[in-house]
Amino acid sequence: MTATDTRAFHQHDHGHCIDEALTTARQLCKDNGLRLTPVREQVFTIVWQSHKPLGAYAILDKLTNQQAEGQRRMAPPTVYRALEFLQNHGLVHRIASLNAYIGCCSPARAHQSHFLICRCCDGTVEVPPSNISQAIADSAQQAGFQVEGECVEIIGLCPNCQSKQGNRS
Amino acid sequence: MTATDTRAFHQHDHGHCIDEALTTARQLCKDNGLRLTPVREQVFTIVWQSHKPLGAYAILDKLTNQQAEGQRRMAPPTVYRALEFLQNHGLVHRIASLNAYIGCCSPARAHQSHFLICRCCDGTVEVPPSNISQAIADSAQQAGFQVEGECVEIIGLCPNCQSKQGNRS
DNA sequence: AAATGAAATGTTATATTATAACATTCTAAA
DNA sequence: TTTAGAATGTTATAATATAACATTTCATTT
Repeated sequence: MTATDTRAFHQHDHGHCIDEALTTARQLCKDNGLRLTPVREQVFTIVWQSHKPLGAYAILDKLTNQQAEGQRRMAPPTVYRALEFLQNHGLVHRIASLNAYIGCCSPARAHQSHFLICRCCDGTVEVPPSNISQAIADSAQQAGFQVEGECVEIIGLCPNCQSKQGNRS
Repeated sequence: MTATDTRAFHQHDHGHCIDEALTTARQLCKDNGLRLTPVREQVFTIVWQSHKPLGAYAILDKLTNQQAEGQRRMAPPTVYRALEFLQNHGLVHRIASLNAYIGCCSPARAHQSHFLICRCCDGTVEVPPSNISQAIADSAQQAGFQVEGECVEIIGLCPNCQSKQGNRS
C-alpha cells in the first residue's frame, strides 16, 4: 500500500472513499481515546466530500448549510478548531500554498505529506514520500540542516486536464 | 555554482550579499528592459537585509520608516505590487508556509525554489533543486501528472540552532 | 444521582494577509 | 510635446486566521 493513490485523478466510487475515511477516522479516534465529536466529524466529512482542497470558509459555508433551521450560523473558530484537531491527529492536511485543507489518505501512520495539485480541476493526490523525502534528506544533510517537517506541494496538470482544451488558465 | 549557498546559516559579510544581489538585480533588469524603480529597489533591498523571510506588512513598516518626514504612509498595494514584480522576474520568492518573502540567490536563471527554513532563527537557505526535482518528477510521472511548479519548504533546525538550548519552541 | 474539573464549543471582536477599483503621476517613444 | 502605457497613490474591502472570555458538555468521582 505504498503506491500513490491516484483516485483523485480518475473516476471512482467516491462514496466509498468517504465511507472508508470515516470508518478509519472513527477507529483511529477510538483506539487513541480521542473524541470525534459531531462538529469534528461533520468537518471531516465535508473535507472528504471531494479530493479537492477546501478553504476554511468554504467548509464553514457547507457546515452552515447543514444546520437545522433557526440555529445560529457557525463562527470561524468552530471550523478552525475542528481542523486543528483533525490536523493534529493526522486526519487532514493543510495545503499551505492554497490556504486549504484536504483529507489524509493514510492517517494510521505518521508521515510527511506531499501533494500533486491540478491547477485546472483542483484534484489533489497525496504521494508516498519515500524518494522525495530521501532527496530532501540528502540536500539537508549537505547543509547540516536537521529536517523536522516537509511542505511539498507540486502544481501542474492531472492526466485528465492535460488532454482538455483551455487548460492554460 | 550549483552547490547550496548556506551563508544564511553562518556568519558572513552580509553587506556583501546585499551589494551583490542589488548589482545582479540591476543588471538583470537592464538586460531585460525592466524598470527597477525606486520603490521596487527599496523593497528588494529590505527583503535582502537578512536571510530571513519577511512578511509583506513587515516590509511595509520598514519602507515607512525610511520615508522622509511628512510623507504619507505607504499603503499595502505598493508593497504587494513591488513584490509581484520582483517575483515575476525571479528576484524574490514567496514562502507559502510563512506568508513571507525572501531574496532569490540566483535570479539569473529560471529555477524552482526549494528552501530549508530554521524554525528557531528563521534563517533560510535556498537549495539547488536538482535531486529533489528529480524525485518529484519520478513521483509525478508515476501518477501521469505534468509538473509546472514546485513548492518545497523544509522546516527544521539549522546547524547553529541544533547546538543551542531552548530550540524546541 | 450530584458535584466537579477538564475539554469542547459558543460568541464577540479583532488581527493578519491580500486584492479590487479607480485616480493620478511618471516615462519613454512617436 | 503629445500621448499611451506603465507605475504608483488612494480608498475600501476581501479573505484567512486567532485572541479572549462565556457557556456547555462530558466523563469521572463522590
